[in-house]
Amino acid sequence: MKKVNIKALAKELNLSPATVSKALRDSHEISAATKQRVLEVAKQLNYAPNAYASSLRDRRSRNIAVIIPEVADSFFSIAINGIEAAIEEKDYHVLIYLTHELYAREQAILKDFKSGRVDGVLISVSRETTDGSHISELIAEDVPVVFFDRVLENVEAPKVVTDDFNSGYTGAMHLLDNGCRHIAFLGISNSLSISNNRMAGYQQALKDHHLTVSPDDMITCTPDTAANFTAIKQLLAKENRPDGIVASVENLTNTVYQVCNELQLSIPQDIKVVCFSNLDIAAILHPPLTTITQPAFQIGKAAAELLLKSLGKKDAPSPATQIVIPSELIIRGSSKRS
Amino acid sequence: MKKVNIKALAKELNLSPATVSKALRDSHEISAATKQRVLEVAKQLNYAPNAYASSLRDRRSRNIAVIIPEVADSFFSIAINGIEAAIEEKDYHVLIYLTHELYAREQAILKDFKSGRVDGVLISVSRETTDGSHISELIAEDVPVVFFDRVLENVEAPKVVTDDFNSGYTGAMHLLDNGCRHIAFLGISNSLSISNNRMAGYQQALKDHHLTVSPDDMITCTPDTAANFTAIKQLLAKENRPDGIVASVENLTNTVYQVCNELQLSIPQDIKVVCFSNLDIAAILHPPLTTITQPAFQIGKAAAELLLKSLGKKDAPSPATQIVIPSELIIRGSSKRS
DNA sequence: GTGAAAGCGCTAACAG
DNA sequence: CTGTTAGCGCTTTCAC
Repeated sequence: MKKVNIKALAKELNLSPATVSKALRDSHEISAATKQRVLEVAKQLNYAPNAYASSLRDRRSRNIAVIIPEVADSFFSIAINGIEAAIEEKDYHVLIYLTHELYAREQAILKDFKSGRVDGVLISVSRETTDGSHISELIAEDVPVVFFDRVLENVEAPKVVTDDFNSGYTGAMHLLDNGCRHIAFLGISNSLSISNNRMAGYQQALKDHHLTVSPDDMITCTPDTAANFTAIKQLLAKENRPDGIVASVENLTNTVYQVCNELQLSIPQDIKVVCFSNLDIAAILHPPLTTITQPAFQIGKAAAELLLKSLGKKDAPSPATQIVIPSELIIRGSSKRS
Repeated sequence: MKKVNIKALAKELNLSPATVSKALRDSHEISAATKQRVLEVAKQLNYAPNAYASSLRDRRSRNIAVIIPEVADSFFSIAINGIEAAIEEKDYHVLIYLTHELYAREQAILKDFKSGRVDGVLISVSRETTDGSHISELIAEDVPVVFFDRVLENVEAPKVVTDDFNSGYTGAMHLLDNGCRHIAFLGISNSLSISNNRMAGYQQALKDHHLTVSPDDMITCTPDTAANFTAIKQLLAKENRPDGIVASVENLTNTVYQVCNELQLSIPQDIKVVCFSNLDIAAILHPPLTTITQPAFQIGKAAAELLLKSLGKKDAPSPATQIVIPSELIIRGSSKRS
């Protein structure tokens, strides 16, 4: 089947391309009869307007980029569902980019967006990202950016997050209420606001219980699972080991459980665990995992909606917009009072 | 910052756009000195060539589409990693589309690709998909398509799959070897080749053990978790209930475990379970889950490589190409001999 | 109500 | 080695 463009279609109809174009876009200056005829023949010839020819004229591609550290992670994959839900009907298309937690990769990806490949960007930054100049530059070139979850607080762009401080506080408080007196915190970055805010909440909970916060109990994990295993094992093998753990991201669950297994520490008798996680199978872990579950879908959806508004040019959200959607503590066996 | 195009850049340099274009693409007809100068000023003015203007000329967007039923699923999200790994260096970009297991949605998505939005398509079809005409049509329009995992056998396009028959056989055989005599199979479709092939393998294993295959023991699950729960519960509540289950997709794990929990059937004493799954936390479930783990990353990567070859126009893979990458049975507690 | 012409930004063919 | 021209496919003035 030959690819048929508007010129070919026009020739078939004995009309000019201009007329055909107008008919297809239901312009009022075209007679109903002609429109009818055009539509019919277009369908018959299987005509599909070239998306990027229109893009070139309109200066917009109807593509948006979603930049995330990793897709094999419930939070991000569910967030994608939310993004897709917001975008679906609007005839936008979603390009996914993975940074694999690398700042260099994030930079490289964003640099490419100056080319007009996408009309806007949704981003959750890598663990390594501290400096936001690559993002500011993009904004300076009039490419709208909306942050979700992992935001850069000093970059002026709308943000959608969960209540990280409260979540960290609630998680730690829950363990304290269930009898823990020595709680460790597993972070993922020293710079990322989500990690820091969650940690600050954890610290506040300790303080509210008049417990001292020890730097030794706060580990910064990396994307390297083996290294995390070693670090956590070291922490839990100590004489004076913690009796509770707040893990700030989903993919630490496996490691924490494995370490406990290896050290023959039973959860929750020897140590209680709360983990930030969106895994629906948390309930069938051994033991079932108490989670702080983020509204991943809603975060993705809200972020996409903000971006769509930014693209609309009218009633664009202020760069100071910040939407906070609370997380939920779901209590299960891993934090049960002994 | 104003958007600078090649014309503006040329004016700045006192050169013609053509010369600038050639210099930027490192043409041999341009002097080293000029190239140098162009590159410098380009960087200084922050020039980025418009991606879709080039697309329009080259008749290719360097975008490819990945169509999957669902992204919040380890198999698919890991497969995306594989796709991305293959595509990364090649300067292609990945558009993700989710069908949510709906045929109508799959059709609508594909229809849109006649517009040239993407240069090629990687697809894993929905559960509902039986007819491949929407895909054939696209191929007829010269948009290369490569199937991965969930293929349509009667559509002529390269395919990358795992050895579904063997996997089903191995899974069932493993349960039989561990003492099961009445095994149920949870499928996801009556038409999908992966489901049918896995089921055929399961049936063959039963036959090899001189056991009868009963239709009552083969359930077709849907995307509706609550409905699956009811159906599986009904199956396991029967007087003559199965003593083993082979579940053909990852997201049935939760339901199976929950049903057993509700019915107070203990795994593996009362019933043994094997599930197709790529979840890395299978090991910390209660009990640890025996899985048939698919080479998700490799499947994604291989499929993307085939598609890239198809895009290259030279040494395009034959439509009959079929790559089979074996899955792996990982034995854990859920199938342990009592 | 319809058509001719120009241009979105880029590049290949061809001249000079 | 550099510049002119034309055209990728579409749409939007502006004529008619």
